[in-house]
Amino acid sequence: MATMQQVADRAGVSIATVSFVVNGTKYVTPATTDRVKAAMRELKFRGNVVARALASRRTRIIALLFPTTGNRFSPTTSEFFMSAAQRASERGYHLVLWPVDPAGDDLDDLVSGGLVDGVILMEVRMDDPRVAVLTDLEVPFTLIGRTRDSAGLPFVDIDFETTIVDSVDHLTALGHRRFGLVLEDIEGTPMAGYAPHLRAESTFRELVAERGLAGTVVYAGAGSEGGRGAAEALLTADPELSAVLVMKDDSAGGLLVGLFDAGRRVPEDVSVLSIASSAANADQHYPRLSTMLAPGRELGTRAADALIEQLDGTSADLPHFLLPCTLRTAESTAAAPAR
Amino acid sequence: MATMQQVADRAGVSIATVSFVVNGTKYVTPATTDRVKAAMRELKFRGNVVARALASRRTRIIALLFPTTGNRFSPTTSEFFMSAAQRASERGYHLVLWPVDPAGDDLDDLVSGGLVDGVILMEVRMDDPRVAVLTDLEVPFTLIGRTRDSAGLPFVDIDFETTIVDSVDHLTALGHRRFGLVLEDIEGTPMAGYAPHLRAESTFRELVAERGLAGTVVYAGAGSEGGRGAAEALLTADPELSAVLVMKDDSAGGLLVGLFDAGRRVPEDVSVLSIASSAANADQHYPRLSTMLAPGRELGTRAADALIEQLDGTSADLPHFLLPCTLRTAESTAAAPAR
DNA sequence: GTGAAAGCGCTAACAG
DNA sequence: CTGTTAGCGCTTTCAC
Repeated sequence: MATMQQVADRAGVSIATVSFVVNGTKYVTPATTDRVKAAMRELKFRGNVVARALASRRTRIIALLFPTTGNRFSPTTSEFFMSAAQRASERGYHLVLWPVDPAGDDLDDLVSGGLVDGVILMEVRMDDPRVAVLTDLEVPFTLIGRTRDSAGLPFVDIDFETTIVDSVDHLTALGHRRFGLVLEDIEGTPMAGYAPHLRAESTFRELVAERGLAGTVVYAGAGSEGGRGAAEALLTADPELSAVLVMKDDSAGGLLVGLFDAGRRVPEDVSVLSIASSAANADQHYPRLSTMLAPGRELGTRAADALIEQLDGTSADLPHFLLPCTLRTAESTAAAPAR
Repeated sequence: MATMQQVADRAGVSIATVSFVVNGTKYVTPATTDRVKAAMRELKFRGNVVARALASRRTRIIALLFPTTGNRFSPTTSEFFMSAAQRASERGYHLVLWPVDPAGDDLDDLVSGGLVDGVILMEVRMDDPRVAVLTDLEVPFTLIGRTRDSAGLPFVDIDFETTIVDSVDHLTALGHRRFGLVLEDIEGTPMAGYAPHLRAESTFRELVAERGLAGTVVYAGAGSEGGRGAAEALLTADPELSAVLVMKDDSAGGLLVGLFDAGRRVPEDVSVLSIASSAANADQHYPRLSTMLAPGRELGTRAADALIEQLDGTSADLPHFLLPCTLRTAESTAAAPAR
């Protein structure tokens, strides 16, 4: 592993000059630049990231924090990760996914000492303790998600409020008046207080009350079984229900089965709409599930941009970016023959 | 951010002494130790990871490389990640997931300069170029997976050969003689040469030939549609087929639908067995899919152990650890009433 | 048992 | 335009 000094010696220049051509920090004559570059090539110089970080107090690495416990890695999560990573890469940064305790306890040693220039938080809870830790540590950060009071925080998030309204609007236009909402049961888990659920639920409740619609909320357990249970609970609470919003990918299949078992045909008797899910997920079902697609890639990109602009000082204002899910109905692209 | 020197001043000792108590490198009197620790607490000393890394040439960070393109983040992938991270944490390391070009081109600048002490490769192809790059860089690494010739490499992997044999054994015991195998179509993608597929396929072909069984292999496209197409292709090639192995989670549902549409009842007419998948995936189906469960957590743990032992010099021998998938039938735990 | 001091490899003034 | 040099914060001999 060649050092910068060795390259300098080889090229017959000073170490500073090498540094300048490596970083483009200052103008260097084409002639010397060439000599330096040749030396670098010959010595296979790669540069020591750690030394550079110590001297410059920046690593050009940003971390996306992922809770070590609780939430699984959904396709949408994956979209956040991959798109943010790609954007970071385009802007000269590296993005790594860092598993961190949801309480934020092990955050200090990681982030302090300048191992990463900034972090992106995901899977945000209403009163996420990591925000306080990060603030205290004085590490630049951006949220994918929102805490209860996020006015002073930089964030990008799905606009769950609009998404729910749009969903209900869509179904109302189809003639539905009696709704159900299926959420994950996270009470008592480390992910309790998960903001998307809470926002979806309260928006839903307010909306149905406001419009004089029927609205039943149930919390489902894991997998198909949870979905079947949800169907049963829903129909017990409101046998007349005709539209269900489901925000729980792994139970969507079970929900359909449960509705079928209860003598409801989908979509003739009951419409089912998956909320904040992904195309990959919708496509696993047959007929394909109508879905409010989460704008995962767009938000991941935006989050990376927001953080990097904060780091580079490119932009001064706090990003507050909300994007609703977009409707993709089962029919719009499904080339599926009727079963 | 307090520095070690500040702590030393506060405690009235030298910086070396602080270093000794922080790292436990040398014996320090309980009395001084206490003074130092008190000073650390008062100054909220956290230590600069980067400076330590530069001086000691180790970061105690290991990276799990994830291809930026091609393969999605499956539940099994997630298990590798989370379990390896947990094990690393238990052994005093941090594990991060690093998105890297599958060709290994951007590997140099990351890994050189000692940003990470070692790496774990996943999603390994038969002739994975990353292996050469890493070898060239002299970075310690371990594979989750195997290249074509992995005798000289440290690896842990699913024992696909045994898994396929066990699967066919199981189904043969149930009376099946005519098999199908559904694989993902990755020809021409960056993940072409993905080892699990190739091993599963060749083992399957050899096995059916050897035993005089019928064996049809088809490659499926994405999602439910791909699964339905696979069912059709399978039954066209062998209308008498009665057992299908499917190694493609997102198409399993579609496969069932396709079989149903073709007038085959599952499991009465055709048995379906999902290969190297996860419980979470199996549980999304109803009735639950019989599955050869991938030992994701065990392998993730083993991979972390193998790499860390290599780094710490704890163990000298090359780990070559293979673990087959374990059968979980639809009936064994499903409390589901017949539909 | 504790301290002094020489780096680790690079950045960034400041001179020239 | 290029070189000198003083750190960045910590580890680690080697003395005392």
